[in-house]
Amino acid sequence: MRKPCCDKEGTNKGAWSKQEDQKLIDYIRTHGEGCWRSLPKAAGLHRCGKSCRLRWINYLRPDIKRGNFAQDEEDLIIKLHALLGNRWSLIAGRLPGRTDNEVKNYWNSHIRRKLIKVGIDPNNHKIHQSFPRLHHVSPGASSSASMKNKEHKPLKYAKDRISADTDQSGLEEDTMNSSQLNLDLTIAFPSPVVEEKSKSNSESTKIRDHMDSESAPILVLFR
DNA sequence: AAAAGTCTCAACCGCCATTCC
DNA sequence: TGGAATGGCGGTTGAGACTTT
Repeated sequence: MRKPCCDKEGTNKGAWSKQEDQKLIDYIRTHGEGCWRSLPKAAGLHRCGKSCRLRWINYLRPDIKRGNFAQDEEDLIIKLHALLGNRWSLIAGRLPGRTDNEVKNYWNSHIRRKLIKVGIDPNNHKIHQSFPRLHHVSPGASSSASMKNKEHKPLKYAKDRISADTDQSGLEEDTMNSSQLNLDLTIAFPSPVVEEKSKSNSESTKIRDHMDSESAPILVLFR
């Protein structure tokens, strides 16, 4: 039987206070990111290590970019999702200053809805037959990983917001113009030597298989 | 003005992969 | 070599904010 990741008793949960944030920041500034397990005790925090790690990565890190997503970021998320599915950490890795959690939240609360609104199934990026056709976004890309998604709640409340959003969604145009974004979507695989050593690493294999497949979405997405 | 409905996002949970011993 | 410890990830939840009625 596996032990819980931390002692549930005596640890704080829920929202972080300013004091806790400051302790974590101070500790990491002094000692750097290290063993998350032992960090809380060393930093004087009554939190589990996982919680500290999450707070730091998703909120306190100095290089985090907060605020609304730019249109080019949104376009990139859509394209990467078509390619990679719900691999939020990989997608976030292509968006400087964005975290996987942020990307995931933004996808679930904004982009999914937009795609549905314009008649695209967000799970597989294919045109939904009963919806009016949108122009450019390619239906050709599919992702097995994304198929695991459950359907979200139906939307009523945000109907006005949707139309406002989609009016300027940019889905019909390529607006990739930010010099800050890493728009090189080439996926680097390990060198043969390294790969040989890490056969258990299925990630690169999976992606390569996907790319090798007949319907490799990159061909469709990047005409 | 207030209640009800809905959305957003920070945080948690549990699983899996990797590392350590 | 195998089990325990740890890190990392994706899915889910819930409190608070916001909008509608």
